[in-house]
Amino acid sequence: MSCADEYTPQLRARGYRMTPQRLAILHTLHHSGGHLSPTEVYEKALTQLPSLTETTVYRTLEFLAENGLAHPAHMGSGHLVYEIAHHEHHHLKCRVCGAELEVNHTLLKSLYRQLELASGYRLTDSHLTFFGLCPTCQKGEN
Amino acid sequence: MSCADEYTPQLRARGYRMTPQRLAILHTLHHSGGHLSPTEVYEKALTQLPSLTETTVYRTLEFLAENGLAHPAHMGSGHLVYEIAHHEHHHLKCRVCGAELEVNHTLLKSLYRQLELASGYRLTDSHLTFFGLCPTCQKGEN
DNA sequence: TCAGTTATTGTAAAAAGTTGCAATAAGGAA
DNA sequence: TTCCTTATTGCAACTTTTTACAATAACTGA
Repeated sequence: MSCADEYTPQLRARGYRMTPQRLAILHTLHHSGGHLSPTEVYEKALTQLPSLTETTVYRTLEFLAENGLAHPAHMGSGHLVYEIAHHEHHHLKCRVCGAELEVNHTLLKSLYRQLELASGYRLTDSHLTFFGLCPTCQKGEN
Repeated sequence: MSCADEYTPQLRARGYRMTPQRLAILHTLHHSGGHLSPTEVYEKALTQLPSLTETTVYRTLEFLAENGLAHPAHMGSGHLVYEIAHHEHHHLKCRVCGAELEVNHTLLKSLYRQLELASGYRLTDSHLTFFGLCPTCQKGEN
Protein backbone atom coordinates (compact mmCIF):
# COMPACT_ATOMS: atom_id res chain seq x y z
CA MET A 1 0.00 0.00 0.00
CA SER A 2 1.47 3.31 -1.06
CA CYS A 3 1.72 6.36 1.14
CA ALA A 4 -0.70 8.13 -1.15
CA ASP A 5 -3.32 5.40 -0.83
CA GLU A 6 -2.86 5.19 2.89
CA TYR A 7 -2.86 8.84 3.88
CA THR A 8 -4.92 10.64 1.25
CA PRO A 9 -8.28 9.35 2.54
CA GLN A 10 -7.38 10.37 6.08
CA LEU A 11 -6.77 13.94 4.99
CA ARG A 12 -9.81 14.08 2.70
CA ALA A 13 -12.03 12.83 5.48
CA ARG A 14 -11.08 15.90 7.47
CA GLY A 15 -11.58 18.29 4.60
CA TYR A 16 -7.90 18.72 3.78
CA ARG A 17 -6.03 18.11 0.54
CA MET A 18 -3.23 15.79 -0.43
CA THR A 19 -0.34 17.55 -2.14
CA PRO A 20 3.01 16.48 -3.56
CA GLN A 21 4.67 18.27 -0.66
CA ARG A 22 2.68 16.43 1.99
CA LEU A 23 3.20 13.16 0.19
CA ALA A 24 6.97 13.64 0.00
CA ILE A 25 7.12 14.47 3.70
CA LEU A 26 4.89 11.56 4.69
CA HIS A 27 6.97 9.26 2.50
CA THR A 28 10.15 10.48 4.17
CA LEU A 29 8.80 9.94 7.66
CA HIS A 30 7.34 6.60 6.66
CA HIS A 31 10.54 5.18 5.22
CA SER A 32 12.99 6.26 7.89
CA GLY A 33 12.59 4.27 11.04
CA GLY A 34 13.12 6.78 13.81
CA HIS A 35 12.39 10.41 14.44
CA LEU A 36 13.63 13.22 12.27
CA SER A 37 14.21 16.89 12.86
CA PRO A 38 12.48 19.33 10.50
CA THR A 39 15.79 19.96 8.76
CA GLU A 40 16.42 16.25 8.28
CA VAL A 41 12.95 15.82 6.85
CA TYR A 42 13.60 18.71 4.50
CA GLU A 43 16.90 17.34 3.25
CA LYS A 44 15.57 13.84 2.67
CA ALA A 45 12.31 14.92 1.06
CA LEU A 46 14.18 17.34 -1.18
CA THR A 47 15.63 14.46 -3.20
CA GLN A 48 12.07 13.48 -3.98
CA LEU A 49 10.62 16.92 -4.58
CA PRO A 50 13.34 19.46 -5.35
CA SER A 51 10.89 22.38 -5.26
CA LEU A 52 10.10 21.73 -1.61
CA THR A 53 10.57 24.62 0.82
CA GLU A 54 11.70 24.58 4.43
CA THR A 55 8.75 26.74 5.36
CA THR A 56 6.42 24.11 3.97
CA VAL A 57 8.20 21.39 5.91
CA TYR A 58 7.70 23.20 9.20
CA ARG A 59 4.07 23.91 8.44
CA THR A 60 3.38 20.42 7.19
CA LEU A 61 4.96 18.67 10.13
CA GLU A 62 2.86 20.71 12.52
CA PHE A 63 -0.19 20.04 10.36
CA LEU A 64 0.44 16.28 10.31
CA ALA A 65 0.91 16.26 14.06
CA GLU A 66 -2.36 18.11 14.63
CA ASN A 67 -4.13 15.55 12.49
CA GLY A 68 -2.60 12.50 14.05
CA LEU A 69 -0.53 11.38 11.03
CA ALA A 70 2.76 12.15 12.73
CA HIS A 71 3.89 12.33 16.31
CA PRO A 72 5.99 15.20 17.61
CA ALA A 73 8.42 14.48 20.42
CA HIS A 74 10.18 17.00 22.62
CA MET A 75 13.86 16.23 22.59
CA GLY A 76 15.14 18.65 25.21
CA SER A 77 16.29 22.23 24.70
CA GLY A 78 12.97 22.98 23.08
CA HIS A 79 13.65 21.03 19.94
CA LEU A 80 10.98 19.00 18.21
CA VAL A 81 11.42 15.85 16.18
CA TYR A 82 8.73 13.97 14.32
CA GLU A 83 7.97 10.41 13.40
CA ILE A 84 5.22 8.63 11.56
CA ALA A 85 2.24 7.78 13.77
CA HIS A 86 2.58 4.03 13.91
CA HIS A 87 1.93 3.58 17.58
CA GLU A 88 1.74 5.68 20.73
CA HIS A 89 4.95 5.77 22.64
CA HIS A 90 7.26 8.10 24.48
CA HIS A 91 10.98 8.44 24.96
CA LEU A 92 13.38 8.12 27.83
CA LYS A 93 16.70 9.77 27.11
CA CYS A 94 19.98 9.69 28.97
CA ARG A 95 21.24 13.15 29.91
CA VAL A 96 24.84 12.05 29.63
CA CYS A 97 25.32 9.73 26.67
CA GLY A 98 22.09 10.41 24.82
CA ALA A 99 20.97 6.79 24.74
CA GLU A 100 17.27 6.50 24.07
CA LEU A 101 14.60 4.06 25.11
CA GLU A 102 11.01 3.73 24.00
CA VAL A 103 8.40 4.02 26.70
CA ASN A 104 5.22 2.24 25.80
CA HIS A 105 2.09 4.30 26.09
CA THR A 106 0.29 1.73 28.21
CA LEU A 107 2.52 2.73 31.13
CA LEU A 108 1.00 6.18 30.94
CA LYS A 109 -2.59 5.07 30.66
CA SER A 110 -3.29 5.08 34.36
CA LEU A 111 -1.65 8.46 34.78
CA TYR A 112 -3.89 9.77 32.02
CA ARG A 113 -7.00 8.53 33.78
CA GLN A 114 -5.92 10.16 37.01
CA LEU A 115 -5.15 13.44 35.29
CA GLU A 116 -8.49 13.47 33.51
CA LEU A 117 -10.38 12.72 36.69
CA ALA A 118 -8.55 15.33 38.72
CA SER A 119 -8.71 18.08 36.12
CA GLY A 120 -11.84 17.55 34.06
CA TYR A 121 -9.66 17.89 30.95
CA ARG A 122 -9.80 15.36 28.14
CA LEU A 123 -6.22 14.50 27.23
CA THR A 124 -5.46 14.51 23.55
CA ASP A 125 -1.76 14.16 23.01
CA SER A 126 1.46 14.14 24.89
CA HIS A 127 4.40 12.68 23.10
CA LEU A 128 6.80 13.22 25.90
CA THR A 129 10.45 12.73 26.54
CA PHE A 130 11.62 11.89 30.01
CA PHE A 131 15.21 12.55 31.00
CA GLY A 132 17.46 10.58 33.24
CA LEU A 133 20.68 8.62 33.54
CA CYS A 134 21.03 5.27 31.82
CA PRO A 135 22.46 2.32 33.76
CA THR A 136 25.88 2.68 32.15
CA CYS A 137 26.23 6.38 32.92
CA GLN A 138 24.99 5.92 36.48
CA LYS A 139 28.13 3.91 37.24
CA GLY A 140 30.45 6.67 36.10
CA GLU A 141 28.49 9.25 38.09
CA ASN A 142 28.92 10.71 41.57
CA MET B 1 16.86 36.28 52.21
CA SER B 2 18.24 37.75 49.03
CA CYS B 3 18.62 35.87 45.78
CA ALA B 4 22.36 36.20 46.10
CA ASP B 5 22.44 34.65 49.58
CA GLU B 6 20.08 31.91 48.52
CA TYR B 7 21.59 30.81 45.23
CA THR B 8 25.29 31.63 45.44
CA PRO B 9 26.12 28.76 47.80
CA GLN B 10 24.25 26.31 45.58
CA LEU B 11 26.40 27.28 42.62
CA ARG B 12 29.65 27.38 44.57
CA ALA B 13 28.98 23.94 45.97
CA ARG B 14 29.00 22.63 42.43
CA GLY B 15 32.12 24.51 41.43
CA TYR B 16 30.37 27.25 39.49
CA ARG B 17 30.48 31.01 39.92
CA MET B 18 27.86 33.58 40.76
CA THR B 19 27.80 36.50 38.36
CA PRO B 20 25.72 39.68 38.00
CA GLN B 21 24.12 38.13 34.92
CA ARG B 22 23.05 34.98 36.72
CA LEU B 23 21.85 37.00 39.65
CA ALA B 24 19.72 39.25 37.45
CA ILE B 25 18.18 36.28 35.71
CA LEU B 26 17.54 34.41 38.95
CA HIS B 27 16.03 37.57 40.43
CA THR B 28 13.75 37.93 37.43
CA LEU B 29 12.55 34.34 37.61
CA HIS B 30 12.19 34.58 41.38
CA HIS B 31 10.04 37.69 41.38
CA SER B 32 7.66 36.87 38.56
CA GLY B 33 5.20 34.22 39.56
CA GLY B 34 4.80 32.09 36.46
CA HIS B 35 6.95 30.83 33.67
CA LEU B 36 8.78 33.11 31.28
CA SER B 37 10.14 32.66 27.79
CA PRO B 38 13.83 33.41 27.24
CA THR B 39 12.86 36.67 25.54
CA GLU B 40 10.67 37.70 28.44
CA VAL B 41 13.45 36.92 30.87
CA TYR B 42 15.82 39.00 28.79
CA GLU B 43 13.54 42.01 28.64
CA LYS B 44 12.79 41.99 32.35
CA ALA B 45 16.35 41.35 33.48
CA LEU B 46 17.59 44.09 31.17
CA THR B 47 16.09 46.78 33.40
CA GLN B 48 18.30 45.43 36.14
CA LEU B 49 21.46 44.84 34.17
CA PRO B 50 21.47 46.85 30.92
CA SER B 51 24.62 45.14 29.65
CA LEU B 52 22.92 41.74 29.62
CA THR B 53 22.93 39.84 26.35
CA GLU B 54 20.32 37.51 24.87
CA THR B 55 23.00 34.89 24.28
CA THR B 56 23.79 34.91 27.96
CA VAL B 57 20.13 34.54 28.84
CA TYR B 58 19.78 31.42 26.72
CA ARG B 59 22.96 29.93 28.11
CA THR B 60 22.13 30.83 31.68
CA LEU B 61 18.60 29.45 31.56
CA GLU B 62 19.89 26.15 30.28
CA PHE B 63 22.62 26.21 32.89
CA LEU B 64 20.18 26.91 35.72
CA ALA B 65 17.92 24.12 34.51
CA GLU B 66 20.77 21.64 34.43
CA ASN B 67 21.64 22.55 37.97
CA GLY B 68 18.15 22.43 39.36
CA LEU B 69 17.73 26.14 40.10
CA ALA B 70 15.12 26.60 37.39
CA HIS B 71 12.62 24.31 35.75
CA PRO B 72 12.16 24.22 31.98
CA ALA B 73 8.73 23.37 30.65
CA HIS B 74 7.84 22.37 27.11
CA MET B 75 4.99 24.54 25.94
CA GLY B 76 4.19 22.95 22.58
CA SER B 77 5.69 23.73 19.19
CA GLY B 78 9.11 23.19 20.66
CA HIS B 79 9.13 26.29 22.78
CA LEU B 80 10.64 26.29 26.23
CA VAL B 81 9.69 28.43 29.17
CA TYR B 82 11.38 28.57 32.53
CA GLU B 83 10.39 29.18 36.11
CA ILE B 84 12.16 29.26 39.42
CA ALA B 85 12.50 25.83 41.03
CA HIS B 86 10.16 26.29 43.96
CA HIS B 87 8.42 22.95 43.69
CA GLU B 88 8.08 20.11 41.24
CA HIS B 89 5.03 20.32 39.07
CA HIS B 90 3.89 19.93 35.50
CA HIS B 91 1.35 21.59 33.26
CA LEU B 92 -1.85 20.57 31.58
CA LYS B 93 -2.76 22.91 28.77
CA CYS B 94 -5.95 23.21 26.73
CA ARG B 95 -5.34 22.90 23.00
CA VAL B 96 -8.24 25.22 22.23
CA CYS B 97 -8.36 28.12 24.68
CA GLY B 98 -4.89 27.77 26.17
CA ALA B 99 -6.11 27.47 29.76
CA GLU B 100 -3.45 25.99 32.00
CA LEU B 101 -3.54 23.82 35.06
CA GLU B 102 -0.78 22.76 37.40
CA VAL B 103 -0.25 19.03 37.75
CA ASN B 104 1.33 18.14 41.03
CA HIS B 105 4.41 16.00 40.78
CA THR B 106 3.11 13.44 43.25
CA LEU B 107 0.75 12.19 40.54
CA LEU B 108 3.77 11.23 38.48
CA LYS B 109 5.68 9.56 41.28
CA SER B 110 4.32 6.10 40.64
CA LEU B 111 4.91 6.43 36.91
CA TYR B 112 8.50 7.41 37.68
CA ARG B 113 9.02 4.33 39.79
CA GLN B 114 7.61 2.11 37.06
CA LEU B 115 9.78 3.73 34.42
CA GLU B 116 12.90 3.37 36.54
CA LEU B 117 12.17 -0.25 37.27
CA ALA B 118 11.43 -1.12 33.67
CA SER B 119 14.37 0.74 32.15
CA GLY B 120 17.14 0.77 34.70
CA TYR B 121 17.41 4.53 34.13
CA ARG B 122 17.46 6.95 37.01
CA LEU B 123 15.05 9.74 36.16
CA THR B 124 16.37 13.23 36.75
CA ASP B 125 14.00 15.75 35.33
CA SER B 126 10.89 15.96 33.25
CA HIS B 127 9.02 19.16 33.49
CA LEU B 128 6.32 18.15 31.09
CA THR B 129 3.30 19.71 29.53
CA PHE B 130 0.34 17.53 28.74
CA PHE B 131 -2.18 18.68 26.17
CA GLY B 132 -5.92 18.21 26.13
CA LEU B 133 -9.28 19.92 26.10
CA CYS B 134 -10.50 21.78 29.15
CA PRO B 135 -14.06 21.17 30.40
CA THR B 136 -15.35 24.38 28.84
CA CYS B 137 -13.94 23.68 25.39
CA GLN B 138 -15.13 20.09 25.46
CA LYS B 139 -18.70 21.37 25.35
CA GLY B 140 -18.14 23.42 22.23
CA GLU B 141 -16.34 20.58 20.52
CA ASN B 142 -17.50 17.76 18.26
C1' DT C 1 45.80 41.86 48.75
C1' DC C 2 47.47 40.22 44.40
C1' DA C 3 48.29 37.00 40.62
C1' DG C 4 46.87 32.92 38.21
C1' DT C 5 43.44 29.80 36.54
C1' DT C 6 39.60 29.08 34.03
C1' DA C 7 34.54 29.68 34.16
C1' DT C 8 31.75 33.00 32.04
C1' DT C 9 30.47 36.70 28.98
C1' DG C 10 30.00 39.51 24.64
C1' DT C 11 30.45 39.87 19.82
C1' DA C 12 29.31 38.62 15.43
C1' DA C 13 27.69 35.44 12.28
C1' DA C 14 25.12 31.52 11.22
C1' DA C 15 21.34 28.36 11.77
C1' DA C 16 16.64 27.36 12.95
C1' DG C 17 11.95 28.56 13.00
C1' DT C 18 7.93 31.98 12.10
C1' DT C 19 4.82 35.17 9.70
C1' DG C 20 2.16 37.90 6.05
C1' DC C 21 0.72 37.94 1.70
C1' DA C 22 0.20 37.11 -3.18
C1' DA C 23 0.30 33.20 -6.43
C1' DT C 24 -0.80 28.46 -7.17
C1' DA C 25 -3.27 24.26 -7.57
C1' DA C 26 -6.39 20.40 -5.31
C1' DG C 27 -10.82 18.80 -5.34
C1' DG C 28 -15.92 19.61 -5.77
C1' DA C 29 -19.62 20.98 -8.89
C1' DA C 30 -21.51 21.94 -13.39
C1' DT D 1 -13.65 18.41 -18.94
C1' DT D 2 -13.77 23.05 -17.28
C1' DC D 3 -14.65 26.42 -13.84
C1' DC D 4 -14.66 27.90 -9.11
C1' DT D 5 -13.56 28.02 -4.37
C1' DT D 6 -10.24 28.14 -1.06
C1' DA D 7 -6.65 25.23 1.06
C1' DT D 8 -1.89 25.27 0.38
C1' DT D 9 2.53 26.82 -1.20
C1' DG D 10 6.60 29.91 -2.05
C1' DC D 11 8.80 34.02 -1.26
C1' DA D 12 10.95 37.32 1.51
C1' DA D 13 11.52 39.46 5.69
C1' DC D 14 11.77 38.72 10.40
C1' DT D 15 12.35 36.63 15.04
C1' DT D 16 14.39 33.22 17.83
C1' DT D 17 18.16 30.21 19.12
C1' DT D 18 22.86 28.42 18.58
C1' DT D 19 27.90 28.50 17.91
C1' DA D 20 32.98 29.86 17.83
C1' DC D 21 36.29 32.40 19.79
C1' DA D 22 38.60 36.15 22.00
C1' DA D 23 38.07 39.15 26.07
C1' DT D 24 36.65 39.45 30.75
C1' DA D 25 36.21 38.71 35.58
C1' DA D 26 35.06 35.34 39.61
C1' DC D 27 37.17 32.63 42.75
C1' DT D 28 41.50 30.13 44.73
C1' DG D 29 45.73 30.08 46.87
C1' DA D 30 49.92 32.43 48.07
